[in-house]
Amino acid sequence: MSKALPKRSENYSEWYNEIVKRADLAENSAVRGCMVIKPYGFAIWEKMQRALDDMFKATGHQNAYFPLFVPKSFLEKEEEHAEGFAKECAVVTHYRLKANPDGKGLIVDPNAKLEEELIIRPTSEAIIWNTYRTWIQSWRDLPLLINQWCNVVRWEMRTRLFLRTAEFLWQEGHTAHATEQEAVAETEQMLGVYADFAENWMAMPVVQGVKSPNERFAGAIETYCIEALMQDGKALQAGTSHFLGQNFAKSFDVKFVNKENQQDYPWATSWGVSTRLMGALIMAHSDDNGLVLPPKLAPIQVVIIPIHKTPEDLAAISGKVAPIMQELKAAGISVKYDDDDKQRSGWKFAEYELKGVPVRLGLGMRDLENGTIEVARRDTLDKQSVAIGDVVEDVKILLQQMQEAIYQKALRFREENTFLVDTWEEFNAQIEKGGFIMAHWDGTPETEEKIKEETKATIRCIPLNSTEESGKCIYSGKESAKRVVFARAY
RNA sequence: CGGGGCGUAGCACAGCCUGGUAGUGCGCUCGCUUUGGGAGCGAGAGGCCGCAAGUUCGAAUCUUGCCGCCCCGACCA
Repeated sequence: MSKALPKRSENYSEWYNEIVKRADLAENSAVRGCMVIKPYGFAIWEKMQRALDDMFKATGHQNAYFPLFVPKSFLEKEEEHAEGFAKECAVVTHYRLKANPDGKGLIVDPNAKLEEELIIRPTSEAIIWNTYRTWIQSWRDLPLLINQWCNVVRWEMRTRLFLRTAEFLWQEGHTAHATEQEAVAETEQMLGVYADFAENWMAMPVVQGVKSPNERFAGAIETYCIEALMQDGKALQAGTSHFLGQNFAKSFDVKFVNKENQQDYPWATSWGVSTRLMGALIMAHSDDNGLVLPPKLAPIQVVIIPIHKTPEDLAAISGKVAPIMQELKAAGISVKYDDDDKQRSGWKFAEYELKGVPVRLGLGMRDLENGTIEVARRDTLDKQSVAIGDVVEDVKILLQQMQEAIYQKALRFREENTFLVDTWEEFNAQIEKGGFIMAHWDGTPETEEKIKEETKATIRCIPLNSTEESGKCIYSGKESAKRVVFARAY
Protein backbone atom coordinates (compact mmCIF):
# COMPACT_ATOMS: atom_id res chain seq x y z
CA MET A 1 0.00 0.00 0.00
CA SER A 2 1.40 3.36 -0.99
CA LYS A 3 1.86 5.69 1.91
CA ALA A 4 0.59 9.08 0.86
CA LEU A 5 -2.94 9.82 -0.28
CA PRO A 6 -3.37 11.77 -3.50
CA LYS A 7 -3.67 15.48 -2.76
CA ARG A 8 -7.20 16.77 -2.44
CA SER A 9 -6.36 19.89 -4.41
CA GLU A 10 -4.73 18.00 -7.29
CA ASN A 11 -7.14 15.21 -8.05
CA TYR A 12 -10.32 15.35 -6.06
CA SER A 13 -11.86 12.20 -7.53
CA GLU A 14 -8.82 10.09 -6.95
CA TRP A 15 -8.45 11.51 -3.45
CA TYR A 16 -12.07 10.58 -2.72
CA ASN A 17 -11.71 7.05 -4.06
CA GLU A 18 -8.52 6.46 -2.11
CA ILE A 19 -10.11 7.60 1.14
CA VAL A 20 -13.09 5.33 0.62
CA LYS A 21 -10.78 2.43 -0.08
CA ARG A 22 -8.04 3.00 2.46
CA ALA A 23 -10.25 4.08 5.36
CA ASP A 24 -11.99 0.73 4.85
CA LEU A 25 -15.38 2.22 4.05
CA ALA A 26 -16.40 0.41 0.87
CA GLU A 27 -15.25 -1.18 -2.36
CA ASN A 28 -16.65 -2.06 -5.75
CA SER A 29 -18.19 -5.49 -5.89
CA ALA A 30 -18.06 -8.12 -8.58
CA VAL A 31 -21.56 -7.01 -9.58
CA ARG A 32 -21.47 -4.07 -11.97
CA GLY A 33 -22.22 -0.76 -10.29
CA CYS A 34 -22.84 -2.30 -6.89
CA MET A 35 -20.91 -1.59 -3.73
CA VAL A 36 -19.67 -3.63 -0.80
CA ILE A 37 -19.90 -1.56 2.37
CA LYS A 38 -17.16 -2.76 4.71
CA PRO A 39 -17.58 -3.07 8.49
CA TYR A 40 -16.01 0.27 9.33
CA GLY A 41 -18.06 2.12 6.72
CA PHE A 42 -21.19 0.32 7.81
CA ALA A 43 -20.56 1.26 11.45
CA ILE A 44 -20.72 4.92 10.43
CA TRP A 45 -23.88 4.31 8.42
CA GLU A 46 -25.44 2.57 11.44
CA LYS A 47 -24.78 5.64 13.56
CA MET A 48 -26.49 7.78 10.95
CA GLN A 49 -29.41 5.37 10.75
CA ARG A 50 -29.91 5.35 14.48
CA ALA A 51 -29.87 9.14 14.78
CA LEU A 52 -32.26 9.58 11.87
CA ASP A 53 -34.55 6.83 13.07
CA ASP A 54 -34.80 8.47 16.49
CA MET A 55 -35.72 11.73 14.79
CA PHE A 56 -38.42 10.02 12.72
CA LYS A 57 -39.90 8.37 15.80
CA ALA A 58 -39.80 11.68 17.66
CA THR A 59 -41.95 13.18 14.90
CA GLY A 60 -44.51 10.40 15.17
CA HIS A 61 -43.42 8.01 12.43
CA GLN A 62 -43.37 4.23 12.56
CA ASN A 63 -41.24 1.77 10.63
CA ALA A 64 -42.68 -0.89 8.35
CA TYR A 65 -41.47 -2.98 5.44
CA PHE A 66 -42.84 -3.44 1.93
CA PRO A 67 -41.79 -5.86 -0.83
CA LEU A 68 -38.69 -5.54 -3.00
CA PHE A 69 -40.74 -6.35 -6.12
CA VAL A 70 -43.15 -3.96 -7.75
CA PRO A 71 -45.47 -5.44 -10.39
CA LYS A 72 -45.03 -3.50 -13.61
CA SER A 73 -48.73 -2.59 -13.65
CA PHE A 74 -48.34 -0.78 -10.32
CA LEU A 75 -45.40 1.26 -11.49
CA GLU A 76 -47.34 2.29 -14.58
CA LYS A 77 -50.26 3.76 -12.69
CA GLU A 78 -48.81 7.18 -11.92
CA GLU A 79 -47.77 8.29 -15.38
CA GLU A 80 -45.08 10.86 -14.66
CA HIS A 81 -43.61 8.64 -11.99
CA ALA A 82 -43.45 5.70 -14.40
CA GLU A 83 -41.84 7.77 -17.12
CA GLY A 84 -39.27 9.20 -14.71
CA PHE A 85 -38.03 5.83 -13.53
CA ALA A 86 -38.57 3.62 -16.60
CA LYS A 87 -35.06 4.16 -17.95
CA GLU A 88 -33.29 2.72 -14.92
CA CYS A 89 -35.30 -0.27 -13.77
CA ALA A 90 -34.06 -3.81 -13.21
CA VAL A 91 -36.74 -6.24 -14.32
CA VAL A 92 -37.45 -9.80 -13.20
CA THR A 93 -38.92 -11.86 -16.01
CA HIS A 94 -38.44 -15.49 -14.87
CA TYR A 95 -38.59 -17.42 -11.65
CA ARG A 96 -36.51 -20.49 -12.39
CA LEU A 97 -33.24 -21.72 -13.84
CA LYS A 98 -32.40 -25.17 -15.10
CA ALA A 99 -29.38 -27.20 -16.10
CA ASN A 100 -28.10 -26.27 -19.53
CA PRO A 101 -29.07 -29.14 -21.88
CA ASP A 102 -26.27 -28.12 -24.30
CA GLY A 103 -23.45 -28.07 -21.83
CA LYS A 104 -22.30 -26.81 -18.49
CA GLY A 105 -23.98 -24.36 -16.18
CA LEU A 106 -27.50 -23.07 -15.86
CA ILE A 107 -29.90 -21.39 -18.22
CA VAL A 108 -33.08 -19.43 -17.63
CA ASP A 109 -35.95 -21.88 -17.92
CA PRO A 110 -38.10 -20.55 -20.78
CA ASN A 111 -41.10 -22.29 -19.24
CA ALA A 112 -40.76 -20.20 -16.11
CA LYS A 113 -41.64 -16.85 -17.65
CA LEU A 114 -43.68 -14.63 -15.32
CA GLU A 115 -47.10 -13.58 -16.54
CA GLU A 116 -46.30 -10.07 -15.35
CA GLU A 117 -42.79 -8.72 -15.00
CA LEU A 118 -41.67 -7.61 -11.55
CA ILE A 119 -39.65 -4.44 -11.19
CA ILE A 120 -37.03 -4.28 -8.47
CA ARG A 121 -38.12 -1.14 -6.62
CA PRO A 122 -36.33 2.03 -7.68
CA THR A 123 -38.48 3.66 -4.96
CA SER A 124 -41.61 2.38 -3.26
CA GLU A 125 -44.43 4.86 -3.87
CA ALA A 126 -46.22 2.42 -6.16
CA ILE A 127 -46.16 -0.67 -3.97
CA ILE A 128 -46.88 1.34 -0.84
CA TRP A 129 -49.80 3.33 -2.22
CA ASN A 130 -51.29 0.13 -3.55
CA THR A 131 -51.21 -1.13 0.04
CA TYR A 132 -52.53 2.13 1.48
CA ARG A 133 -55.78 1.55 -0.43
CA THR A 134 -56.71 -1.05 2.15
CA TRP A 135 -55.25 0.84 5.10
CA ILE A 136 -57.07 4.10 4.58
CA GLN A 137 -60.86 4.22 4.82
CA SER A 138 -61.72 7.05 7.17
CA TRP A 139 -60.28 10.37 8.35
CA ARG A 140 -59.62 8.44 11.56
CA ASP A 141 -56.94 6.41 9.71
CA LEU A 142 -55.03 9.62 8.96
CA PRO A 143 -52.41 10.81 9.15
CA LEU A 144 -50.59 7.64 8.22
CA LEU A 145 -46.92 8.16 9.02
CA ILE A 146 -44.71 5.32 7.79
CA ASN A 147 -41.02 4.94 7.11
CA GLN A 148 -39.04 2.03 5.75
CA TRP A 149 -35.34 1.25 5.74
CA CYS A 150 -34.45 -0.76 2.68
CA ASN A 151 -32.41 -1.07 -0.47
CA VAL A 152 -33.46 0.16 -3.89
CA VAL A 153 -32.05 -0.41 -7.37
CA ARG A 154 -31.57 2.20 -10.06
CA TRP A 155 -29.65 0.97 -13.06
CA GLU A 156 -27.30 3.93 -13.40
CA MET A 157 -24.98 4.18 -16.37
CA ARG A 158 -22.01 5.34 -14.38
CA THR A 159 -21.52 4.79 -10.71
CA ARG A 160 -19.30 6.08 -7.91
CA LEU A 161 -18.92 4.58 -4.46
CA PHE A 162 -21.60 5.97 -2.12
CA LEU A 163 -22.52 8.86 -4.43
CA ARG A 164 -24.21 6.82 -7.10
CA THR A 165 -24.47 3.04 -7.02
CA ALA A 166 -26.83 0.72 -8.83
CA GLU A 167 -28.13 -0.56 -5.51
CA PHE A 168 -28.19 1.67 -2.47
CA LEU A 169 -29.46 1.66 1.07
CA TRP A 170 -31.84 4.36 2.19
CA GLN A 171 -34.91 5.20 4.16
CA GLU A 172 -38.09 6.32 2.49
CA GLY A 173 -40.93 7.92 4.40
CA HIS A 174 -44.41 7.70 2.92
CA THR A 175 -47.21 9.59 4.58
CA ALA A 176 -50.88 10.22 3.88
CA HIS A 177 -52.85 13.18 5.21
CA ALA A 178 -56.43 14.43 5.26
CA THR A 179 -55.60 17.92 4.07
CA GLU A 180 -53.23 19.56 1.65
CA GLN A 181 -52.06 21.92 4.34
CA GLU A 182 -51.12 19.08 6.66
CA ALA A 183 -49.22 17.26 3.92
CA VAL A 184 -47.25 20.36 2.99
CA ALA A 185 -46.45 20.88 6.68
CA GLU A 186 -45.20 17.28 6.87
CA THR A 187 -43.03 17.76 3.76
CA GLU A 188 -41.48 20.85 5.29
CA GLN A 189 -41.11 19.27 8.70
CA MET A 190 -39.14 16.34 7.28
CA LEU A 191 -36.93 18.66 5.27
CA GLY A 192 -36.23 20.36 8.59
CA VAL A 193 -35.36 17.01 10.15
CA TYR A 194 -32.86 16.35 7.37
CA ALA A 195 -31.32 19.80 7.68
CA ASP A 196 -31.07 19.33 11.43
CA PHE A 197 -29.38 15.96 10.97
CA ALA A 198 -26.96 17.27 8.34
CA GLU A 199 -25.93 20.22 10.45
CA ASN A 200 -25.98 18.83 13.97
CA TRP A 201 -24.81 15.27 13.35
CA MET A 202 -22.86 15.42 10.12
CA ALA A 203 -21.54 18.93 10.88
CA MET A 204 -22.40 19.79 7.29
CA PRO A 205 -24.18 23.07 6.53
CA VAL A 206 -26.99 22.79 3.96
CA VAL A 207 -29.18 25.13 1.97
CA GLN A 208 -32.86 24.28 2.24
CA GLY A 209 -34.95 24.98 -0.79
CA VAL A 210 -37.31 23.73 -3.46
CA LYS A 211 -36.35 22.27 -6.80
CA SER A 212 -37.18 23.92 -10.09
CA PRO A 213 -39.84 22.01 -12.06
CA ASN A 214 -37.14 20.42 -14.24
CA GLU A 215 -35.43 18.85 -11.26
CA ARG A 216 -38.56 17.69 -9.48
CA PHE A 217 -39.12 14.10 -8.39
CA ALA A 218 -41.16 12.19 -10.98
CA GLY A 219 -44.76 12.47 -9.84
CA ALA A 220 -44.31 15.22 -7.25
CA ILE A 221 -46.06 18.59 -7.06
CA GLU A 222 -43.14 20.11 -5.19
CA THR A 223 -39.70 18.73 -4.30
CA TYR A 224 -37.89 20.22 -1.32
CA CYS A 225 -34.22 19.46 -0.87
CA ILE A 226 -31.11 20.11 1.13
CA GLU A 227 -28.03 21.01 -0.87
CA ALA A 228 -24.48 20.87 0.43
CA LEU A 229 -21.27 22.25 -1.04
CA MET A 230 -18.34 19.85 -1.32
CA GLN A 231 -14.70 20.86 -0.99
CA ASP A 232 -14.10 20.80 -4.74
CA GLY A 233 -16.83 23.40 -5.26
CA LYS A 234 -19.47 20.99 -6.55
CA ALA A 235 -22.93 20.70 -5.04
CA LEU A 236 -24.42 17.53 -3.65
CA GLN A 237 -28.12 16.90 -3.15
CA ALA A 238 -28.14 15.38 0.30
CA GLY A 239 -31.81 14.69 0.86
CA THR A 240 -35.24 15.29 -0.63
CA SER A 241 -38.77 15.68 0.70
CA HIS A 242 -41.64 15.59 -1.77
CA PHE A 243 -45.15 16.94 -1.63
CA LEU A 244 -47.00 14.50 -3.89
CA GLY A 245 -50.44 16.10 -3.80
CA GLN A 246 -53.24 13.64 -4.56
CA ASN A 247 -51.47 12.13 -7.55
CA PHE A 248 -50.73 8.75 -6.02
CA ALA A 249 -54.03 8.56 -4.17
CA LYS A 250 -55.88 9.08 -7.43
CA SER A 251 -53.68 6.70 -9.41
CA PHE A 252 -54.08 3.94 -6.85
CA ASP A 253 -57.68 4.77 -6.02
CA VAL A 254 -57.05 5.44 -2.34
CA LYS A 255 -60.06 7.23 -0.83
CA PHE A 256 -61.27 8.11 2.62
CA VAL A 257 -64.44 9.53 4.12
CA ASN A 258 -63.73 12.90 5.67
CA LYS A 259 -65.31 14.55 8.71
CA GLU A 260 -68.01 16.01 6.47
CA ASN A 261 -68.90 12.47 5.38
CA GLN A 262 -67.55 13.12 1.88
CA GLN A 263 -65.35 10.83 -0.18
CA ASP A 264 -61.93 12.44 -0.58
CA TYR A 265 -58.42 11.58 -1.75
CA PRO A 266 -55.65 11.76 0.86
CA TRP A 267 -52.61 14.00 0.33
CA ALA A 268 -49.21 12.35 0.14
CA THR A 269 -45.60 13.03 0.96
CA SER A 270 -42.44 11.02 0.53
CA TRP A 271 -38.95 11.78 1.71
CA GLY A 272 -35.62 9.98 1.71
CA VAL A 273 -31.94 10.04 2.42
CA SER A 274 -29.48 7.39 1.33
CA THR A 275 -25.98 6.05 1.75
CA ARG A 276 -25.07 9.01 -0.43
CA LEU A 277 -24.85 10.84 2.90
CA MET A 278 -21.70 8.79 3.50
CA GLY A 279 -20.22 10.33 0.38
CA ALA A 280 -21.27 13.76 1.56
CA LEU A 281 -19.67 13.18 4.94
CA ILE A 282 -16.39 12.11 3.36
CA MET A 283 -16.24 14.96 0.88
CA ALA A 284 -17.35 17.67 3.28
CA HIS A 285 -14.64 17.29 5.91
CA SER A 286 -11.77 15.04 4.93
CA ASP A 287 -8.24 16.22 4.22
CA ASP A 288 -4.96 15.00 2.75
CA ASN A 289 -4.40 12.70 5.72
CA GLY A 290 -7.70 10.92 5.26
CA LEU A 291 -11.18 10.88 6.66
CA VAL A 292 -12.33 13.44 9.23
CA LEU A 293 -15.38 12.32 11.19
CA PRO A 294 -17.54 14.53 13.37
CA PRO A 295 -17.43 12.99 16.88
CA LYS A 296 -21.16 12.25 16.93
CA LEU A 297 -20.85 9.87 13.96
CA ALA A 298 -17.45 8.34 14.71
CA PRO A 299 -17.70 4.62 15.54
CA ILE A 300 -14.50 5.05 17.55
CA GLN A 301 -14.33 8.48 19.16
CA VAL A 302 -11.07 8.02 21.03
CA VAL A 303 -8.18 5.71 20.28
CA ILE A 304 -5.40 5.11 22.79
CA ILE A 305 -2.00 4.09 21.45
CA PRO A 306 0.78 2.83 23.67
CA ILE A 307 4.33 3.78 22.76
CA HIS A 308 6.69 1.21 24.16
CA LYS A 309 9.78 -0.90 23.57
CA THR A 310 9.44 -3.88 25.90
CA PRO A 311 6.55 -6.03 27.13
CA GLU A 312 7.22 -4.64 30.61
CA ASP A 313 6.77 -1.09 29.32
CA LEU A 314 3.53 -2.11 27.63
CA ALA A 315 2.23 -3.67 30.84
CA ALA A 316 3.00 -0.46 32.75
CA ILE A 317 1.23 1.64 30.10
CA SER A 318 -1.75 -0.71 29.99
CA GLY A 319 -2.11 -0.32 33.74
CA LYS A 320 -2.46 3.43 33.34
CA VAL A 321 -4.82 3.10 30.39
CA ALA A 322 -7.38 0.82 32.07
CA PRO A 323 -8.94 3.42 34.39
CA ILE A 324 -8.98 6.04 31.61
CA MET A 325 -10.85 3.61 29.38
CA GLN A 326 -13.38 2.93 32.09
CA GLU A 327 -14.02 6.57 32.77
CA LEU A 328 -14.39 7.39 29.10
CA LYS A 329 -16.82 4.53 28.59
CA ALA A 330 -18.78 5.59 31.65
CA ALA A 331 -19.10 9.02 30.02
CA GLY A 332 -20.63 7.37 26.94
CA ILE A 333 -17.54 7.82 24.80
CA SER A 334 -16.52 4.98 22.51
CA VAL A 335 -12.88 4.21 23.00
CA LYS A 336 -10.42 1.70 21.62
CA TYR A 337 -7.08 0.75 23.13
CA ASP A 338 -4.84 -0.47 20.35
CA ASP A 339 -2.14 -2.51 22.05
CA ASP A 340 -1.76 -4.76 19.02
CA ASP A 341 1.92 -5.59 18.87
CA LYS A 342 1.87 -6.38 15.18
CA GLN A 343 2.05 -2.72 14.18
CA ARG A 344 4.32 0.05 15.30
CA SER A 345 2.98 3.19 16.90
CA GLY A 346 3.87 5.44 13.96
CA TRP A 347 1.91 3.16 11.67
CA LYS A 348 -1.08 3.33 14.01
CA PHE A 349 -0.99 7.13 14.14
CA ALA A 350 -1.30 7.26 10.38
CA GLU A 351 -3.91 4.51 10.27
CA TYR A 352 -6.32 6.14 12.71
CA GLU A 353 -5.89 9.48 11.02
CA LEU A 354 -6.84 7.81 7.76
CA LYS A 355 -9.93 6.44 9.46
CA GLY A 356 -10.94 9.79 10.91
CA VAL A 357 -10.92 8.87 14.60
CA PRO A 358 -11.50 12.26 16.28
CA VAL A 359 -9.17 12.01 19.28
CA ARG A 360 -5.97 10.05 19.71
CA LEU A 361 -4.30 9.61 23.08
CA GLY A 362 -0.63 8.63 23.03
CA LEU A 363 0.97 7.22 26.13
CA GLY A 364 4.66 6.31 26.37
CA MET A 365 7.34 5.80 28.99
CA ARG A 366 8.21 9.49 28.94
CA ASP A 367 4.59 10.27 29.83
CA LEU A 368 4.59 7.77 32.67
CA GLU A 369 7.58 9.53 34.20
CA ASN A 370 6.00 12.96 33.77
CA GLY A 371 2.41 12.02 34.61
CA THR A 372 1.23 13.25 31.22
CA ILE A 373 -0.58 11.96 28.16
CA GLU A 374 -0.59 13.28 24.60
CA VAL A 375 -3.94 14.39 23.18
CA ALA A 376 -4.13 14.76 19.41
CA ARG A 377 -7.21 16.02 17.58
CA ARG A 378 -7.95 14.86 14.07
CA ASP A 379 -9.54 17.99 12.60
CA THR A 380 -6.65 20.39 13.23
CA LEU A 381 -3.93 17.75 13.83
CA ASP A 382 -2.95 19.69 16.97
CA LYS A 383 -1.19 17.75 19.69
CA GLN A 384 -0.70 18.67 23.28
CA SER A 385 0.48 17.08 26.48
CA VAL A 386 -1.97 17.17 29.39
CA ALA A 387 -1.84 15.94 32.98
CA ILE A 388 -3.06 12.38 33.00
CA GLY A 389 -5.59 13.13 35.72
CA ASP A 390 -7.31 15.74 33.53
CA VAL A 391 -7.51 13.75 30.35
CA VAL A 392 -11.04 12.37 30.64
CA GLU A 393 -12.55 15.76 31.33
CA ASP A 394 -10.46 17.33 28.55
CA VAL A 395 -11.56 14.72 26.03
CA LYS A 396 -15.23 15.20 26.88
CA ILE A 397 -14.95 18.92 26.21
CA LEU A 398 -12.74 18.43 23.19
CA LEU A 399 -15.22 16.12 21.46
CA GLN A 400 -17.95 18.72 21.82
CA GLN A 401 -15.67 21.46 20.60
CA MET A 402 -14.63 19.40 17.61
CA GLN A 403 -18.22 18.71 16.56
CA GLU A 404 -18.77 22.47 16.50
CA ALA A 405 -15.39 23.31 14.98
CA ILE A 406 -15.87 20.91 12.09
CA TYR A 407 -19.26 22.46 11.38
CA GLN A 408 -17.88 25.99 11.57
CA LYS A 409 -15.04 25.13 9.22
CA ALA A 410 -17.46 23.70 6.66
CA LEU A 411 -19.75 26.71 7.09
CA ARG A 412 -16.90 29.12 6.54
CA PHE A 413 -15.91 27.20 3.42
CA ARG A 414 -19.43 27.45 2.07
CA GLU A 415 -19.66 31.16 2.82
CA GLU A 416 -16.33 31.82 1.14
CA ASN A 417 -17.54 29.87 -1.87
CA THR A 418 -20.98 31.40 -2.30
CA PHE A 419 -21.05 34.21 -4.82
CA LEU A 420 -23.59 36.82 -5.85
CA VAL A 421 -23.36 37.03 -9.62
CA ASP A 422 -25.21 39.49 -11.86
CA THR A 423 -23.73 39.14 -15.33
CA TRP A 424 -23.48 36.24 -17.74
CA GLU A 425 -19.70 36.76 -18.14
CA GLU A 426 -19.17 36.61 -14.41
CA PHE A 427 -21.37 33.56 -14.24
CA ASN A 428 -19.35 31.68 -16.83
CA ALA A 429 -16.08 32.59 -15.14
CA GLN A 430 -17.29 31.66 -11.68
CA ILE A 431 -18.87 28.36 -12.63
CA GLU A 432 -15.45 27.12 -13.75
CA LYS A 433 -14.06 27.86 -10.29
CA GLY A 434 -16.93 26.15 -8.49
CA GLY A 435 -19.08 27.12 -5.56
CA PHE A 436 -22.69 28.16 -5.07
CA ILE A 437 -23.72 30.97 -7.38
CA MET A 438 -26.64 33.10 -6.28
CA ALA A 439 -28.13 34.57 -9.41
CA HIS A 440 -31.40 35.76 -10.87
CA TRP A 441 -33.41 33.42 -13.09
CA ASP A 442 -36.50 34.22 -15.11
CA GLY A 443 -38.31 31.14 -13.84
CA THR A 444 -38.63 29.35 -17.19
CA PRO A 445 -37.53 25.77 -17.85
CA GLU A 446 -36.16 26.88 -21.23
CA THR A 447 -33.67 29.26 -19.67
CA GLU A 448 -32.67 26.69 -17.09
CA GLU A 449 -32.08 24.15 -19.85
CA LYS A 450 -29.98 26.56 -21.91
CA ILE A 451 -27.82 27.45 -18.93
CA LYS A 452 -27.30 23.77 -18.24
CA GLU A 453 -26.31 23.06 -21.83
CA GLU A 454 -23.87 25.93 -21.99
CA THR A 455 -22.25 25.68 -18.55
CA LYS A 456 -23.25 22.30 -17.02
CA ALA A 457 -24.62 24.30 -14.11
CA THR A 458 -28.03 23.39 -12.73
CA ILE A 459 -30.37 25.17 -10.39
CA ARG A 460 -29.69 23.36 -7.15
CA CYS A 461 -32.63 24.94 -5.43
CA ILE A 462 -34.72 28.00 -4.86
CA PRO A 463 -33.80 28.74 -1.24
CA LEU A 464 -36.64 28.85 1.27
CA ASN A 465 -35.30 31.70 3.33
CA SER A 466 -34.16 33.97 0.52
CA THR A 467 -35.34 37.55 0.55
CA GLU A 468 -37.31 39.04 -2.31
CA GLU A 469 -35.04 41.07 -4.51
CA SER A 470 -35.96 42.21 -7.98
CA GLY A 471 -33.34 41.80 -10.67
CA LYS A 472 -32.70 40.63 -14.20
CA CYS A 473 -32.25 37.01 -15.25
CA ILE A 474 -28.61 36.20 -15.71
CA TYR A 475 -29.29 34.58 -19.08
CA SER A 476 -32.40 36.13 -20.64
CA GLY A 477 -32.36 39.54 -18.94
CA LYS A 478 -36.04 39.18 -18.03
CA GLU A 479 -37.48 40.25 -14.69
CA SER A 480 -36.80 38.04 -11.65
CA ALA A 481 -38.05 38.32 -8.08
CA LYS A 482 -35.38 36.37 -6.23
CA ARG A 483 -32.03 34.73 -6.57
CA VAL A 484 -31.63 30.97 -6.93
CA VAL A 485 -28.63 28.71 -6.26
CA PHE A 486 -26.70 27.54 -9.30
CA ALA A 487 -23.82 25.05 -9.21
CA ARG A 488 -22.31 22.11 -10.94
CA ALA A 489 -23.45 19.06 -9.10
CA TYR A 490 -22.59 15.44 -8.38
C1' C B 1 -25.52 3.92 -26.69
C1' G B 2 -21.27 7.48 -28.77
C1' G B 3 -15.61 8.80 -27.89
C1' G B 4 -10.94 7.19 -25.59
C1' G B 5 -7.94 3.64 -22.74
C1' C B 6 -6.58 -0.94 -20.24
C1' G B 7 -6.46 -6.59 -19.19
C1' U B 8 0.93 -9.61 -16.96
C1' A B 9 1.73 -12.34 -8.88
C1' G B 10 -3.03 -10.32 -3.58
C1' C B 11 -2.51 -4.75 -5.28
C1' A B 12 -0.10 -1.04 -8.60
C1' C B 13 2.57 -1.41 -12.93
C1' A B 14 7.08 -2.29 -16.61
C1' G B 15 8.17 -5.57 -20.64
C1' C B 16 5.12 -5.62 -26.47
C1' C B 17 7.36 -1.19 -31.12
C1' U B 18 12.13 -4.81 -33.00
C1' G B 19 9.20 -12.70 -31.12
C1' G B 20 14.09 -16.28 -27.91
C1' U B 21 14.99 -18.02 -19.32
C1' A B 22 8.53 -13.88 -16.47
C1' G B 23 10.27 -8.58 -14.26
C1' U B 24 9.92 -4.10 -10.60
C1' G B 25 7.51 -1.71 -6.31
C1' C B 26 3.96 -2.46 -2.36
C1' G B 27 1.88 -6.45 0.38
C1' C B 28 2.90 -11.65 2.30
C1' U B 29 6.50 -15.54 5.04
C1' C B 30 11.16 -16.28 7.96
C1' G B 31 15.57 -14.12 10.48
C1' C B 32 18.40 -10.16 12.72
C1' U B 33 18.48 -5.02 14.02
C1' U B 34 15.00 -1.12 15.14
C1' U B 35 10.63 1.21 17.89
C1' G B 36 7.70 9.28 20.56
C1' G B 37 4.90 9.84 13.06
C1' G B 38 3.41 4.75 7.91
C1' A B 39 11.32 1.12 10.02
C1' G B 40 16.22 -1.06 7.84
C1' C B 41 18.93 -5.14 5.94
C1' G B 42 19.03 -10.22 4.32
C1' A B 43 16.61 -14.65 2.63
C1' G B 44 12.05 -16.72 0.54
C1' A B 45 6.97 -17.94 -1.39
C1' G B 46 3.73 -16.43 -5.06
C1' G B 47 2.17 -16.43 -12.72
C1' C B 48 -3.05 -20.31 -17.59
C1' C B 49 0.86 -12.87 -19.26
C1' G B 50 -8.15 -12.06 -19.92
C1' C B 51 -10.10 -16.28 -23.43
C1' A B 52 -9.81 -18.64 -28.23
C1' A B 53 -7.93 -19.37 -32.99
C1' G B 54 -4.00 -18.16 -36.46
C1' U B 55 1.29 -16.95 -38.17
C1' U B 56 6.13 -19.04 -36.51
C1' C B 57 11.20 -23.76 -35.01
C1' G B 58 9.51 -20.55 -31.01
C1' A B 59 4.19 -15.80 -28.99
C1' A B 60 3.16 -11.86 -22.93
C1' U B 61 5.12 -9.66 -27.59
C1' C B 62 2.59 -10.14 -34.41
C1' U B 63 -2.77 -11.08 -36.73
C1' U B 64 -8.10 -12.03 -36.12
C1' G B 65 -12.29 -12.86 -33.13
C1' C B 66 -14.51 -12.92 -28.41
C1' C B 67 -14.91 -11.56 -23.13
C1' G B 68 -14.15 -8.23 -19.13
C1' C B 69 -12.94 -3.60 -16.77
C1' C B 70 -11.90 1.75 -16.37
C1' C B 71 -12.28 6.94 -17.90
C1' C B 72 -15.06 11.04 -20.67
C1' G B 73 -20.40 12.22 -22.42
C1' A B 74 -26.23 11.44 -22.00
C1' C B 75 -29.12 9.64 -16.88
C1' C B 76 -29.22 10.18 -11.46
C1' A B 77 -30.69 9.82 -4.06
